[in-house]
Amino acid sequence: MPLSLLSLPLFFTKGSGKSMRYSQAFVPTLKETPAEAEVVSHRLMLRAGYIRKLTAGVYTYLPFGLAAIRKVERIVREEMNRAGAQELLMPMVQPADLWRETGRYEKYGPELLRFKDRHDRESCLGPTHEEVITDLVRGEVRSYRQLPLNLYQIQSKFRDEIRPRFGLMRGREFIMKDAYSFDVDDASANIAYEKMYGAYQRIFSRCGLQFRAVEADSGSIGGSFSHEFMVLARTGEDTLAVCQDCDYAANVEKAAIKARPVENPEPMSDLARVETPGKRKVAAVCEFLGIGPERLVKTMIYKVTGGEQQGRAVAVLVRGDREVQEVKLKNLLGASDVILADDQEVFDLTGVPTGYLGPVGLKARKVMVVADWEVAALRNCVVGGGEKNYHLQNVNMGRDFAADAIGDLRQIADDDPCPRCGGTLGQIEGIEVGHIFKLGTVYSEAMGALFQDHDGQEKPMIMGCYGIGVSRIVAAAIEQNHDENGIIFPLAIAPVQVILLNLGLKDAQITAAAESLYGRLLAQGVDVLLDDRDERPGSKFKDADLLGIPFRVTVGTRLGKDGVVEIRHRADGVTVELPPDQVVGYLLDQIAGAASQVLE
RNA sequence: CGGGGCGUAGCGCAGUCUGGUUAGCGCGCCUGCCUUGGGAGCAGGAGGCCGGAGGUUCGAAUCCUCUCGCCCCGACCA
Repeated sequence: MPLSLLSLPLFFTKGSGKSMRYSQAFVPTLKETPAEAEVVSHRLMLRAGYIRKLTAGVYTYLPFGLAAIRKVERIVREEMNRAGAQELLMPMVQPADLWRETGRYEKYGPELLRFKDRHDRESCLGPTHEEVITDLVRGEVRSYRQLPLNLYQIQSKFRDEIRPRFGLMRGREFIMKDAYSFDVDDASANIAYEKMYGAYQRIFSRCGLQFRAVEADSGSIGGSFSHEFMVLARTGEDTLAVCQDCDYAANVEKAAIKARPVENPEPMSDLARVETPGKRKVAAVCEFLGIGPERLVKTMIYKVTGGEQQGRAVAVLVRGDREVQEVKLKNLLGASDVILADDQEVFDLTGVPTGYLGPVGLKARKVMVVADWEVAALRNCVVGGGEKNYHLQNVNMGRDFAADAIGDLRQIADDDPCPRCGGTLGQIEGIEVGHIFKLGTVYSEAMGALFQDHDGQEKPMIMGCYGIGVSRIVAAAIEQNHDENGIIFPLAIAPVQVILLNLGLKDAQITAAAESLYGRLLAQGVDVLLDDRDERPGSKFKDADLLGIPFRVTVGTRLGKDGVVEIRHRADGVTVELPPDQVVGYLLDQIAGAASQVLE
């Protein structure tokens, strides 16, 4: 056995200390940025040698990327177990028949990767596991005595995303923690939900993330209410409406708009037809007519899939200064999807070119009309004339046209008051890292997950489901914590806690000091990477910064000169110089301090 | 799926429009010398089915057809 191996303190390590010599480590860092990477977390994870792409949306986690993921998983496990959940592991390959029981085999769409095995049996790769877990539980649980139950797994999911992007932020294959709760009644189910809510707060706090829990749309998973946990970052794919005066926060898809009283309604004037040649856009029409966009009503045609309006076209009316919120529209219609019709489809359906479409006379053409509350409150507004180059003025809903439904259909705007307290709202971007749903009995009824209660009655279990994007957390943490030199990992999820630079490989004193520190840190359970590569100091510093390791210990010429080594904090650049003997104690203090700070 | 763009060495790119020496540059990699506290320097070297298939041509990275893959903008979601 080579001497170097014998001298490795690895074998005498206690605690969780993980040892690694950089000269042996597979951490292929890149000086240049790969062209494919757009967002900062993707760029840095590629450059730092944490991930490599196999194919679109599918990545290999290299040792250090995996190490960060394992740190997150460990936190997730600790908090889930603490909240009373039990870990199991379900299969990734699932039979189509199970999905047919809930109707989702048809409903889920192309995101569900379907295939046939050699016996021609239809199967799919699990994008989520409600069906599998419900199947399991219905087979084993008969009595209220066996409930409540909360089961979770940490597993790779596959969703054949239309457009994977941003590296680990939206991969097709990704690591997810999913948990499912089963309860005897609503009260108990709500307790389960609250427990998960609390566990999630702890998990994201411990991961060192700045986040916010927001009210959310429950989407295709279904169910009665839900919260999303959002990491606040500019590259977020979701927009949140956050109240500056109370603790209200919601995804804009969901954010309710408080109806405002109509101020001093003017009397209705006579309907007038006005020529507006070539004026199709809101801005052009308003300028031409000398009115503000809040006096104009846009008419948008949507095609509906699913629900009672399946296959129909719907005209959606919102003010010219507003945007249709499609999720709200979907919910109002009970549809599974709504798609904006293109110009040709609009013409085919209504006989009117886009830009001149209006609600007056539309009913005759069997297009359903739905209006936002604000439109219903408008007096003497302008709408498309229903023929090329004409608009109508002084239009009033009720008098000039009728709507089949009125509702909250537009996206919330900055000037909207908070729906809860009436205070000021702001909008910020967020990355969804967790989502909890109260499912109710949607799945248990569809699949017959019943139990016998005290009273002898058979009842469906009340379910909840709770997801965390484990691999996405790592990306989100980087989005939130980086600078021009690289990643700045929160200590709790950094692949290693300390990087120890030996800047004097050929200097016996320096090398001895570095090796000694390395051994002592490992013995204390500190995760440490010893940079023993035959590289120039500049390269080592650059890589240390890029990797984002929280503490950097440099053993170099200052040891001989001043008897000290340098410790630098990656996050704030704070640097201290200490004699080697004090280094281990200092770092242990820092690590303990950071850990205790996280949860108050 | 619609719209835009890109496939040339491990990475970043030039060359393609206007076909014609041996396909080039920077970084990285290998060898040697030198250097060692913020990605050094010099010298030598390895590495290419120019994404793939078919065609046009005396001749194709370059022109044509077909394909495969990837990235960006929209609808999905952890």
